Amino acid sequence: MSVITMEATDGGLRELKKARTREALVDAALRLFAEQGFGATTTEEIAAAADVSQRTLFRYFPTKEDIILDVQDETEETFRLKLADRPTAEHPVDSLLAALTATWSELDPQSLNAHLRIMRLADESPKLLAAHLQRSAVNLNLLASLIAHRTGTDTADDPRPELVAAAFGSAVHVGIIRCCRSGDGGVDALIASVNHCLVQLIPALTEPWDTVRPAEACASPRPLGPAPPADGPGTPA
Amino acid sequence: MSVITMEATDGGLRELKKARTREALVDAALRLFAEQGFGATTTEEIAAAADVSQRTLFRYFPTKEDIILDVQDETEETFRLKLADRPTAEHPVDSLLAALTATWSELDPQSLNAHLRIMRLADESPKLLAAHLQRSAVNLNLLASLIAHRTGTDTADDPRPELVAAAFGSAVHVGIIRCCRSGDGGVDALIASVNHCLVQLIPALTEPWDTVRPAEACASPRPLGPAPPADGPGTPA
DNA sequence: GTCTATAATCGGATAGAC
DNA sequence: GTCTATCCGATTATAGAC
Repeated sequence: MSVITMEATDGGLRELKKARTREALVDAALRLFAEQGFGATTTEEIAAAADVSQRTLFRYFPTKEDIILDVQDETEETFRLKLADRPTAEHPVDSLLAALTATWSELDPQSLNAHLRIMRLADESPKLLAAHLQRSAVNLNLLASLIAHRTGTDTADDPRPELVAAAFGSAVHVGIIRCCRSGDGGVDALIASVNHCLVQLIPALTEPWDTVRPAEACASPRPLGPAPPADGPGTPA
Repeated sequence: MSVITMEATDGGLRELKKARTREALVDAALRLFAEQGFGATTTEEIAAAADVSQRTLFRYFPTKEDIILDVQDETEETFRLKLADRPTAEHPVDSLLAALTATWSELDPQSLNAHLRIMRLADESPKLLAAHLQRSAVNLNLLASLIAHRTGTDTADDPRPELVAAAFGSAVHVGIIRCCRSGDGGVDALIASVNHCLVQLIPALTEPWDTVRPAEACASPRPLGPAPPADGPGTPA
């Protein structure tokens, strides 16, 4: 096999070992954080629970927060790939909505559940929330660049790619937080909450305050409803 | 004098001393961060530069980040007070825009300049950016609660207050970041950048991508232009 | 205010596994 | 020989005792 084939998910016994250690650390962290809270769990405990030294832990992850937040970057990268699949002629807002739908169905429920657990932790630990938001900011920049590139927009004098990315990200974030705070919800509730927030975003900004409640019927130019998938007819959320 | 009179800005020699120490710490931190960067500056250095012990520093500020980010909270509280001054019948988006304008003119330019310096630091220090974003999240929650209260909205089943607050905050943040990254600008450039982003937000979400450039002329239901002050004659939305 | 303790994070020297 | 992990020790943020 070539050097290239053993890069990422592929074989290579050394890489396999690495991936296992990494996963063990993530699992241990997630479990310990849930049991004791984020702040009350030390990196030493996590390392011990994963049967590695503390130093080893820090070679895999630069900070304690990163142990569980890497899954966020992976999800957002998946999202960017889905976005790149959309036709460039499509309005960026529609592309974002379609890409999100595609991302939901691509992710394994295990991952989504991890997100949910992480967000609940972040809602109680300012440090963790801060780290999460900082990563979101980085990913938002990547997203804005991608939108600018797809639309041929010069970001130097046109803030729209950043604005669209930021507003979209905000709405998604609000949806996630609301789901977490409502307590019980599982993955389905999460998706429903986020979709609801995305649908309400533009009406909230553009329509008189009292009449929007019916949720579906809205007279704004682009209703922000679920967009059709790139390839075929899909189940609208 | 009563206990109450010596509370905040009022006299009381003890409080005066406290305020001076506090200011000395903020000034020292801002200067040292600018000289050496946020991460390269230790809390010991800051304390020494302000002629206090490290322990004293931590009595004033719980974390290193808080030394310079307190000004953010003060500004956002001013903003909330300005928002509370608006008529509740006004659409929240208009109230937010008007409150922002009022906040700009209330703040002394010294404060605004501090914000600019802080944001430039945050753009280079992930830790500081994270702390800033976390505070923004807290303030956004306060803002959303205020909007919900003013509009009589039940946040349990209606996400619009959070969505409006988040979208508005995002646009402001994008405006600030863009100003910081464009390098040269002073306070005037900051305000112009933020205003431009606020004007472009709704068109970016609702209008076809290519035709928005003229910046002022836009056909969306609520153009998001600068809103009239609370007392004078205003153009109804 | 000083002194001390805990914990995150980094760097170096070293040794085992492929 | 390269990669990986471990032990040891340094630095710094932050909390507490006095």
